[in-house]
Amino acid sequence: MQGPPAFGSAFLLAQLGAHATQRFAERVSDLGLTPPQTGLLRAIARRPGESQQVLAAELGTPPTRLVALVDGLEQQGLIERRRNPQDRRLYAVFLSDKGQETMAALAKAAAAHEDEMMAALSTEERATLRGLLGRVAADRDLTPGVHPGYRT
Amino acid sequence: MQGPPAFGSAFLLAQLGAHATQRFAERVSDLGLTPPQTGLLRAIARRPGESQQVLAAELGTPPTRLVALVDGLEQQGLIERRRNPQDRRLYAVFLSDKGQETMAALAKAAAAHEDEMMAALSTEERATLRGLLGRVAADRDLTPGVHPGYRT
DNA sequence: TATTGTTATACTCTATAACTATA
DNA sequence: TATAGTTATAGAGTATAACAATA
Repeated sequence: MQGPPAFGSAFLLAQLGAHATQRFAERVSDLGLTPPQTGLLRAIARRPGESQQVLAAELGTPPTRLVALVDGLEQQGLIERRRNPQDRRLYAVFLSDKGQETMAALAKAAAAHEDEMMAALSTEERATLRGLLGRVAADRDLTPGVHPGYRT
Repeated sequence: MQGPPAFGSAFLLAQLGAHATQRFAERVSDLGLTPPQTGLLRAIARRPGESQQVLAAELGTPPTRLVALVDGLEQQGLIERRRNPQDRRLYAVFLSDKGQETMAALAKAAAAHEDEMMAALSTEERATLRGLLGRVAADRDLTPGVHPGYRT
């Protein structure tokens, strides 16, 4: 009885996580976006009008890194930087109309991605998996909706 | 009724996978290893005596990348390059005694890592999760034991 | 001429530190 | 002097292409 070598769930999580990230990157590249940009876009959608400092803290990334990300989204016309008249050092970052549309397209891409990744499982099994993963993520103190790729 | 924003399992996999990879990297850095090096070490343990070309194909990585990885493991005395007398272009790569010991230490680190990651779940729940993840990985055609970080 | 392994080079991503403009 | 944002610089990691040794 020589079974296949056993890999634990932690390894499977790493393996599947890298795979999921890669497939998602392929999907959003059709929208002209990188995964970090999509994370920032969602952060801006959640908290419109925040400064870059606040967004950086929210994502757990050095503020310098945000500059290039914000630049990229702004050049595509997805977001707007507006100077704060009371304190002209700050920007307030907002989604543009086009940015709203991209958010909708992003939601469709995420749904298709979810369906592709979960193709092997029944509806009940998907719910079970979702529940277990959610509890593990909470136990590991992961911020909901924030990918650790931003953190040091 | 304004529930929290719902994230799918695909996102949770990406999030947890990045987290698991990061924590595992911290653990193996105590052994002086990087995650790619541990993957190569395990590949050599599975198939001792293979050439670097074969190992590269097994991991799905460009052969040039293997050179630096093999160099690092060799300089730490974990593996040995032996020239093949029949075809002197090839090396045959083997684990040293010290490499065997490191593999044992790696197994202990992986077990501790697994335990830490699964802390939120009962024994039955862990088995359920393992089964579901294994089926998803198989459906997505992931090679057992090979992290996609090697692939292009 | 083909193949194994190597080196050289370039590119991407990210972090750290120095700078500017406002306060 | 302190803070928001920016730019400059450097480092890690990886891929592509050119190369040397052997077949």
